[in-house]
Parts: sequence; structure tokens; C-alpha cells
Amino acid sequence: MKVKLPGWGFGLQLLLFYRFLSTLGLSMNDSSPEFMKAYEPQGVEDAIYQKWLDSGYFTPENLPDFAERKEVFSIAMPPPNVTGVLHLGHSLENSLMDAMARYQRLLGKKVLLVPGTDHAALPTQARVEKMLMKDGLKNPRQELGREGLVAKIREYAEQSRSTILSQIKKMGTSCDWSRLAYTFDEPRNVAVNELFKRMYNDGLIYRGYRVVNWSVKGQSTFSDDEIMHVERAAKLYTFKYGKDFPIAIATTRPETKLGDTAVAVHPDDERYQKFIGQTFTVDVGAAEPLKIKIIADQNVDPKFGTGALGVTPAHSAIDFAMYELQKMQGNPIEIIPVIGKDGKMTAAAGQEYVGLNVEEAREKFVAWLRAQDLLISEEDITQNVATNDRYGDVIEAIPMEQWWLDVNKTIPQMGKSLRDLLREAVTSGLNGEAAQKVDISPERSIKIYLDRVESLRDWCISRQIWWGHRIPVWYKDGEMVVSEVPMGEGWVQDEDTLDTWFSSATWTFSTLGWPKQTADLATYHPTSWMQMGSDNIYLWMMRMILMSAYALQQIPFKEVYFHGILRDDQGRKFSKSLGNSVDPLEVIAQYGCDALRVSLLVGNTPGNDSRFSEERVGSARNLVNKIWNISRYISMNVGELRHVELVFPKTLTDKWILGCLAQTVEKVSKLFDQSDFSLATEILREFTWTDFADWYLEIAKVEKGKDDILNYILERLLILWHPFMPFVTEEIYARFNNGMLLVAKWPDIEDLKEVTSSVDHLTFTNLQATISAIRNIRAEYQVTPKQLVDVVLSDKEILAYSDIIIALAKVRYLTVGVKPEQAASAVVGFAEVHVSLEGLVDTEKERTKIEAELVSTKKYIEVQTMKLDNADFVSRAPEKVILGEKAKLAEAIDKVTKLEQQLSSMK
RNA sequence: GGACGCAUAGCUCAGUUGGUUAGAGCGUUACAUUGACAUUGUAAAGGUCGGAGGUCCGAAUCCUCCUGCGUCCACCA
Repeated sequence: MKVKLPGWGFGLQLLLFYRFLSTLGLSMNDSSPEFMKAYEPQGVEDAIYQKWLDSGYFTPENLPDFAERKEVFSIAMPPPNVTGVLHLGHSLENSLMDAMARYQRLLGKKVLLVPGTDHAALPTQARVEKMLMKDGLKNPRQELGREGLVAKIREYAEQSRSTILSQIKKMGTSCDWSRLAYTFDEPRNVAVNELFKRMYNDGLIYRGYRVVNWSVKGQSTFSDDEIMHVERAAKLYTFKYGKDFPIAIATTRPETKLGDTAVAVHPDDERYQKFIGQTFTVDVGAAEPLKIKIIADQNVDPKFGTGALGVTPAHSAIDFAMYELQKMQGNPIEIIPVIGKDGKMTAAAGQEYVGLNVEEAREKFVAWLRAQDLLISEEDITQNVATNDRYGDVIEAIPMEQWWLDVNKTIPQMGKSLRDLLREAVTSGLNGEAAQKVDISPERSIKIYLDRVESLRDWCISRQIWWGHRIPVWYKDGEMVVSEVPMGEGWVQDEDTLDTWFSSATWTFSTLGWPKQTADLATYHPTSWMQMGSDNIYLWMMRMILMSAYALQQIPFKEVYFHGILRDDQGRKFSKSLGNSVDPLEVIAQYGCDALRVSLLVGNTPGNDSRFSEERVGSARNLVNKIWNISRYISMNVGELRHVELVFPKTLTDKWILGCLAQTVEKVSKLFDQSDFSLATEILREFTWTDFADWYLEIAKVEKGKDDILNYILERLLILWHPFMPFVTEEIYARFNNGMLLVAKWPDIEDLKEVTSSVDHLTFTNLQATISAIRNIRAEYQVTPKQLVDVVLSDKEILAYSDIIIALAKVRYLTVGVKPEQAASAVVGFAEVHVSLEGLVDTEKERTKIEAELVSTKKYIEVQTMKLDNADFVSRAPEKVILGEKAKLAEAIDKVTKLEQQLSSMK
């Protein structure tokens, strides 16, 4: 199956351009294109992505040997909001997901990465309304009407959506475009309606009158998770309702006191105990005189303020809870809403106040208190107020009828509540099944999650905005039908829409066909892995677990990896207001996608923030280019790159490098399994640059006959790097004429282990140290690299590798013997290296150097001796440690002897 | 108020269950570069692992307290 998407003509054009070049002889045939001096990502990335699309391999069913791929690996891509364009955070997420997906594909699994976008109900509507208002509309909802405004939003969303999808491709993400989903398309709407119906029938979804978080500007409710608190200066007023009222109370919201119906005190508070149960009638200027009942409540802090709390059930969630408690206890108090949905005082607030906004009402009420001599004190304080970042206004607590999801009610068929399910999913596993347990990384996030589970309140799921899944409920003459459009005339659908998280919470299974029992659902759910920002623990992860556990009795994903947020080079968050935003597409244009991906993954550990800077991208680009040039060099030397199935190491160095490769494969595999992308990158970099390029390739210039091994290692190196830098590795791999790297096989550790079972690491380490010692002396005496030096070794074992030493350390004659007169020396393990420096040796300098080394070595011997003489150490430390310490001591003692000899020979 | 995290080289960070004379990248310095790679090479300098106690034969690593920074939650009416 071939997947082609509209708007992807650019890659094709590039391909044609390259064909055109090749006819001019500027580039070679497709089978083995020549290596340019430096890798230029701009010319090849789009064509490679198109090649992958054409192969169809992003769709797991099209993978080679599909039937033999036993294991399944699936990821549901967190759908980006259609509110704009992708930013660096998305690039990070794509890099994480795609690295994981590609690794698993190379391992030979059926890999599915489902792409999609989120209609992001409230943020999208808020953004479009803002834009329309900028264009001159005063009240878009009024002026355009429901259909008109939704059409405008849809238009914007579609455009934004296609931009985002093309950006995901630019990141190289290997997702299955044939399964592309959208939280607001028809299949997802079916899932949402079905879920609503089931939850309603189970009594979990209900309609209820209570205090909600209300945005006056947005004219909609918000859930507890969508509001944030900001600090602001406020005044704390202490006052009495009337001259004869026995208790003073404090407030920062005097205007709401027009709706007070009780005063709460601590039940044990001796000052107020005698008033508990009494009702006082006071006239503060509201429509009706207030009947204030004195009630007892455990939660009142007797030490704070006056120790008494004015209760406003209509405009405070806490006070509303007291109101409900009183009602339950058969001791009800009244509820009087004095602020309306428009943010203005209601008629209940009284003639004087109706129509005023809260600030005006506050001023007026305070003035009245002052005039009546009821105001006892006012104090400047800082206060946290609830706001929302979408409309930017203060959230008012207002009571109204809304749809709620009950987290405490026992679900009929399950015998437990949604809260229970949320808890089980990360502890025992659903129903105690270990296979239905979500593993969370970093571990500490589990605790944060569980804390929240315990304090979870019912979730307000209805919104008054228009962009979103409409509540699937119809009314007619007091009748109500849920989920299906009823037959007959005159039915009116509920005006409200669902909280956007209601639909995105179904993402892992609605994208696989639920509520139909599809093969996809059976094969790919629960999904294997999920990554998200740690700010999404409550907002999204919790809701996904909730919905999946309820609808399927399955967890949505087996593992979840929380990444931190990206900060700039100064540690600041990226934001529009700071002007430090970075456009990933510009970075890609300049440095290439591979460099961007690597720079985002290096230093990114679970739960921790990481920094992004152009410098980092630069150094990642250098790494990409290094791999390019390693390949270029090998290809120039071995003639043609080709696949080599097995190798037979001939020399020490062959065994050593294959041993390094084996270790690297083992470590990187393990790190992938632990989602430790950062360390995996570092391990690979070390192997690539230091072991392979700086040592082995340099040695290969001297020791010939390594063509097979070079091919063997390079091919595996490309496979290992592919998850991190898919483009450049695929581009180089084309020269192997061995199919597509995308579906290559991850190196087999067992094969490698067999080949390298007899590696003599010690000898190679000595060889390296010998060469480094000579280079060190050369640098110290500023011998130019061109100039050859004569070297005398004390140990003849290493002489077997004289060719390598001569080449890598720029040596003229290499012999075994005693120290020449004019020479600088170094101790390497149990051997000595002397570099003849006719007329160059600075005896004083040498002496000082040796003496300094003697001092430190002797000190070390002292410490080691003490350690080994310590009976406790010898008796309690493991044998392995003791042997190690003894060996180190022996080496140090030998070193002292040699240094002393060198010193005495200098006289 | 509650919870959590971080503190290691000039900068950004590794350091896996306690056993190194504590590492990397970038930056710095010196020398070099017709050579696969100036997107390079070789080498060097640079740290009493935030502070104080404790456990242990042994602590960057475990425990307690303190200091500084950060994050989340709750919200004081």
C-alpha cells in the first residue's frame, strides 16, 4: 500500500531536480551516489521522506516479513492542537516518539505510530475569537451566530491542521498516515457519543447545580485543571454585618457578602460556641435582608483572622461544600447568587448594586460599611486569584446547572469507582492484573499522580463554547434522549459542548476504531509507550487512564515517559512574550533535521527540563557530518560499500573494535528499553568518534585488509544511529544497495559476542596509552606533528604493534632498550616510554615533572597501603575489590621504582 | 500550608544497586592541518562533588539537619 498525501509535492520536485543534476553528471546514479565533502541535509531530506512514504513501511501491515514479526509496538501520537504551528516542544516529542518507533521497527516488531491532531475546543475558539475581534468584530458570537462562528473556526483549524501535518513530516516522523486521525472527525465523534451514553447509563454522568469556574470573557465553564492561580495585590477587609451582629468576619471580596447566608466557626471555639445554631437577620442593602446562620465547621481555622468565616455558598467552592454539608445534615442554609454570568451584580444584590461590575460593587459596599461604622480594619495583602490563560480574565465562582462526571460512584458492572480505577492503573494494575499496569518514568511522578487521584473532585464536562463535540442529549417537552438523534419533530439538542479533554482522553482507543471491536484494537491496544510533558499528568494522562479503564478495562499505554520542558540557553521558558521562540523549520533549514533531533535528545532525561541552544544544534550537526565523513572515507577506501554478514577479526585491533561494538550495541539496546535517549546518544557518540574514527580508522590506515570489517561496522553503526538521525543514515545506507535502512535489522549481540569472545583489552589499552604518552611528550616539547621522533620502549610486548605506534605517534625509529641520554620519559602501566629529544630536553623541567609525579604516586601508595592494612577492609570488602586495589598498589609501587630510576639517571 | 525535585570543571550535564587517583560535550590554552572531515586532529589546564553532622572497612552515591534555586498542588476566608 502506498501512501501519498496532498501537499507533498516538494519532495517529488527535489527528486526531479536531482535526476536533472545526474543527467549533467553532477550527481551519480541512484545505486551509489558519490559522497560530497560535507553532508548537505537540505538537498536530501524531503526526497528520503518521500521514499519512506512510497515504501509504505510506516503502515505496519506493509512491513517486510509481516507475519514473522511477532511482537507489537504501538504509540498513539499526542495530537498537537490545531491552534497554530509546531514549536520546539513538538519537535522534541516527535524526536522521542520517532526514535523509539524506529528502534522497535529495527528490532523486528510490528510498529504502529498513529498520527493525529486535536481540535482543542476552547483554545482554538478563544484564538479565533481573538483574531476576529482584532479584525473589528465586537462580539463574534453575537455577530456571526453559532453556525457562522463555527465555520470560521473550522476554516482556521483546517489550515492550521495541514500546516502541522506537514511539519510532522519535516521532523521525519515515521507515522502511519493511512490511520491519520483527528479528535473532531466523525469516527471520534461516534466514540465520544458512545462513551457519553455508557457513562450516562451507568449513572456516572449527571446534571447538577453547583458552583463552577466561570470565565466572564469566555462565557464558559472551565475545569479545575484548566485554571491557574496568579498573585495579585488585594485588600483584606474585616467588618461586621451589623451593629448588633456578634461576630466580625474578614474578606477580600466584600461584594460577595451581599449573598452571605451563614457564618462558620470552629465547633470548639469558645468565643463563638454559644451562637452556633442561631440565625441573625441583617440588612446590608441587598434585595432582601440577609438571614445569617451561625454554623460549625471543622475546617475553619480559629487562629486565622477573627476565627469566623462569612459563608457565601453561591460564590465560593468551599462555601458551597459547606452549604451541601448543611443540607445533608438536615440543617440547610440558603444560597443567594449575587453575581451573574455577565460578571455583573444580580437583582438579588439589591437596587443599589444591580448591574454594577464586581469592582464597582466592592467599592460601594466598602463605602457603605465605612459609613455605617461597621468596617473594623483593612489590610494590604497579596492574594492568589484564579485565572485562565485562554481568555485571560479572572475566574468567578458561580452556581449553575452543568454536566458532571462522578468519580466516586460505584460503576455497576465493576463494583468500583472511576477513582478506584485511576488508582489501580498505576499500583496493582487494573483488577490486580500486572499486565494492566502503567509504568511511569520518572518514578516520582507516580506519587504526584496518586496524590491527585485522592483529592479528585467530580469533573465538569460541559462547556458553553461552540467549537467541540456537542453534548449528545436532546430535549422535548420535558423529555430527554441521550446519544441518538431521536425520531420525530421538535427535539432540541443541548446547547453545550464537551470539554475538549473528554474526546482527547479516548485517543488511544478511538484512533483504533472503538467502539467497534476492530482488529486494530485487539492488536495495538493497550499501546506500548507514551511520552508527554509532565504538565500533562492531570490534564491528559489521568483522563486517558480513566476513559480507557472504563471503556475497555484496559490501560491506555504500558509505559509513559514524562519529559521536562525545553528552556533557552539562559534557562528561560520559550515564550512569545519573551521573544525567544525558535521555529523548528528554520533550524531544520539551516542545520538539518537530524542535527535538530540529536540536539533535542542529548541531555533530555525523564522529568527534567533541558536546554536548547543553537550551539547545541551546531555540535549535533558536526556529529552528523562526522558520520558522513567516516562513511565517505570508508567508501573511498573499500571501493564500494556492501553488506557483510559475518566477519573474522585477524588482529588485536580488530578484536578490540568489534568488542567495543558489541558493548555499544548491548548498552544502547538496554538504554532504549529504559527510554534513556540521552545516555544512548552519548554512548554511541563515544564509540563513533573516539573508538571508531579516532583510533580504529587511523589504525586501518596502517594495518590493511580491513575492508570487510569496515563495511561490517559501518553498516551496523548506521543502524544504531538511525533512530536518532534517520535521514543521513538512510542517505548513506543507500550506498550499501541492501534495501532500506528503515527496515534493516538491529545488530545481533550474540553474533558479536561470539566474534569477540577472546578480546585482549589490556594489551590494546597499553598500546593506546603508549601512543598517548608519546603524543603527550611531543606536545609538551612542542615537537611539530611533521617532525618524527625516536622512541625507546622498555617492554617488547608492545613492539608487535610498532607499525601502529610509528604511524599514530609519528615515530622514526622504535626500539626496545634503556633510556637514552637526551630523552623525556613516561611510565605506562608496568612499562616505560622514552622519547629521544636531542638537544630539546629541559632537564630541570623533566626533573620537576618526575618529582611531582613521585609525590602524588607515593601519596597514593600510602593511602592504598593503609586501606589494605585495614583488617576491617580486608575482612569485609568483596574479594574482587581487594584484588583490584592490590593490583593498583602494585602498579603504583612499580611506577615509583621506575620514576626514581629515571631521576637518578638524570644526574 | 502540603508535596516533589535540583545543587558535581567557566557553561550544560553524566555518574545505574555505596568499592575510580570523579567523567563527557561546549568553552579556554598550546601546537598543527595539500591527507575522509577547518563541521578537523593531538595534547593540556580546570573540581576539597552546596554546607554541617551521621551510618559504614569504604560516601558524589545512603540517613538527618541547614542553605540556595526551581516545580506542582491547596488556598487563609
